[in-house]
Amino acid sequence: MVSERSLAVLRAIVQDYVASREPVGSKSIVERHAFGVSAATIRNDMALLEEEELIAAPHTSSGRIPTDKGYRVFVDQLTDVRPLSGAQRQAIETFLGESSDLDELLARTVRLIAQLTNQLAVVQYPSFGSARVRHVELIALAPERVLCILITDSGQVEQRLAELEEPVDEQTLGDLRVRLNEIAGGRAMADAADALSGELDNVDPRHAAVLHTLAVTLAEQARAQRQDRLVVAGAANLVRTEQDFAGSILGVIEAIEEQVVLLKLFGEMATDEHAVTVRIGRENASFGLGETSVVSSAFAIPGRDISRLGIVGPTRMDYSHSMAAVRAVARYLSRTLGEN
Amino acid sequence: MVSERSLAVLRAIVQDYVASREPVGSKSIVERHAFGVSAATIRNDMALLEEEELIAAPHTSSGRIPTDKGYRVFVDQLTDVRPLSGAQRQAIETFLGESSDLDELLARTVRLIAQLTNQLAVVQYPSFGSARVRHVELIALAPERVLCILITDSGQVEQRLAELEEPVDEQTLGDLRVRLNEIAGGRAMADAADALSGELDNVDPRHAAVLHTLAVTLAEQARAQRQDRLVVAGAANLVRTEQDFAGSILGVIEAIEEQVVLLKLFGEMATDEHAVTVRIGRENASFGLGETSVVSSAFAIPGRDISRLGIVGPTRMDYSHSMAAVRAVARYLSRTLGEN
DNA sequence: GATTAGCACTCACTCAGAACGAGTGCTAAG
DNA sequence: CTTAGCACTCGTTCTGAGTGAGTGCTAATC
Repeated sequence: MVSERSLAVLRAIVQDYVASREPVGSKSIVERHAFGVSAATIRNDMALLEEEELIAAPHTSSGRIPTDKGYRVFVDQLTDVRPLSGAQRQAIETFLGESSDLDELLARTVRLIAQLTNQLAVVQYPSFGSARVRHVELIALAPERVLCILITDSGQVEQRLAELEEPVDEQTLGDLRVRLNEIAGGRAMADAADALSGELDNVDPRHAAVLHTLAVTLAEQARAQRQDRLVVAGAANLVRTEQDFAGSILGVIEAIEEQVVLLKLFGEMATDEHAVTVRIGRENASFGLGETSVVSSAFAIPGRDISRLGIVGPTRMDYSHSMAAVRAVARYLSRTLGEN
Repeated sequence: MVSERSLAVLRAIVQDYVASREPVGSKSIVERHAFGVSAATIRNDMALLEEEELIAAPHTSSGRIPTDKGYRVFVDQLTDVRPLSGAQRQAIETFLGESSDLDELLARTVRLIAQLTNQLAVVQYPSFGSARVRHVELIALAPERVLCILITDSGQVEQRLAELEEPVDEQTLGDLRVRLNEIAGGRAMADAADALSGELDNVDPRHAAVLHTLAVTLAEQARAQRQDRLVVAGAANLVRTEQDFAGSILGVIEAIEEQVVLLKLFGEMATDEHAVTVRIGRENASFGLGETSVVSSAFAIPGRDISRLGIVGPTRMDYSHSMAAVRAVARYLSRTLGEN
């Protein structure tokens, strides 16, 4: 069994190591923390911690550094997520409050998180949720290629290309446009697609095929939405912490650019709106991110489904602060914006 | 005066150094290149080149590496931009030909360049050019906040938020929407803004103020457009070449994320559609990119103004290949797409 | 005059050994 | 359970010798 004090020692080791990037020894612990016992006692505790694989020694006789498991215990039991300072909370409000449309809001959000945490920040685009169709626009790029533009009453604009099986002329397209708006306008995204399919019989048969294609396209759009998109900021922070990655940050950067990997990882994390989830080091090994930790939280913007935001950084990071920042921003988005 | 052969030696030095990342000495030159003279002769030539500051020695007695000036001469006089291989040209066509809308085309373009050159690729969003207004949509996010969405007949969708001085109700907004489309629809972007201003007198006075605000917003939209946006890909390539940056790549990454710096730099480069411009090392010092080179070319997509694309990398790069790739992609965009 | 062979010289790089010291692990006493 | 004491480990730093790639110069050669 690991004693109470041993855990306190673990906390001290994590804190000191995160701050100094150097293995921490028994002596420096007694110096920096008021344990009221001697270095030798601390050493005994450290021996325990090492047996439990919560800490490890890079070399036979040097200080100890936390293992992934050690960080895990630290995050789960030893850290209290201190709320942000007043100034920081203020910064969130003023910086995000000014945003106009969703694109800008998310762009600002991700930059804000990057700045608050000094880590790489990631925000996933929220899906439409219960937003309604405001307008559908069709634009012929070529006789058989139609660009469908979908505008929702929450102000989001989505576009997607439809490849038709037969050419349509401008006249027909105009008719279709009117028809589409009649059918889909005002309906929730998911309903709209169904309604379109249901109306296929009541339409000029010459148009049915085209309309069908468009209906499918819109349905896809409603479903897939933008949930497959990420906004990223703070890559410079990743480079700055490069030394904390034993391997290279190349894999991380590739994962970020790929997006798919990160989206999958996000997908596995909790959707509880008030929780901050942390995945540490090897827990992400299956994503090729065995040396990185991810701190994330879910958020919901009114009129949209739940989505996620977070940071990606080295396992050696200030979890307490990262979690506080991620939580604060997620809450701000979910709550304060929801009130309006 | 620098002799013909001296320049050939410079070429050899640049090529070998780019390939090996190591200072190149007289002996290795005679080995790798068939100059038909001895190492001592090459040494004499190298002494000349060093006097001209085209090459420099990192240490008193080691091989030589090209200076920025040396690269300059190499790029201007010594390199012939070899056309891409057939396979690569094929890749461009198949990869870009499938693109649907502009967003996707540019996203694919930038990834393609990054892959072809193994460098960080950048594409600037082209502005509207002579595209015409297809449709204007107004969406009230709040009583005094209206999201203006502009759809052009080239399939581009732009959105911008307008802050009104007085609230409008849905009814009024509907009227305005109809009015706006009557006035602006079918007009070129620039004309549309003028036409709107001109029509202010012929409108229900209660709406004039609102319409004015919207007109200004649209005008801004038409002008500013998206020329201030960059798409980036291949950050991993930057990390891979990190060792080539004596300082850190931090500054480069920051410049990329800032975008403004890069846009300014792009702005200074030639707009000649068939030219590939190269800026080397210290030539970019005023942008904080004194260790990086930029290879760029202008391109024009039908219905849009001229814009730029290019790569950013260490001064030690394969200029010949980079220039060929950048040129090929820019030409493909300008020409092949223009034919359709 | 250009080219070349020969040679002394420079200087980064590598390696081994010595000295150093932070830090542990263990033991025995409090 | 805690602590003082002490031997021991092992990474780090420093030094000096040795090595070799590569230059720069000079004098001979084409």
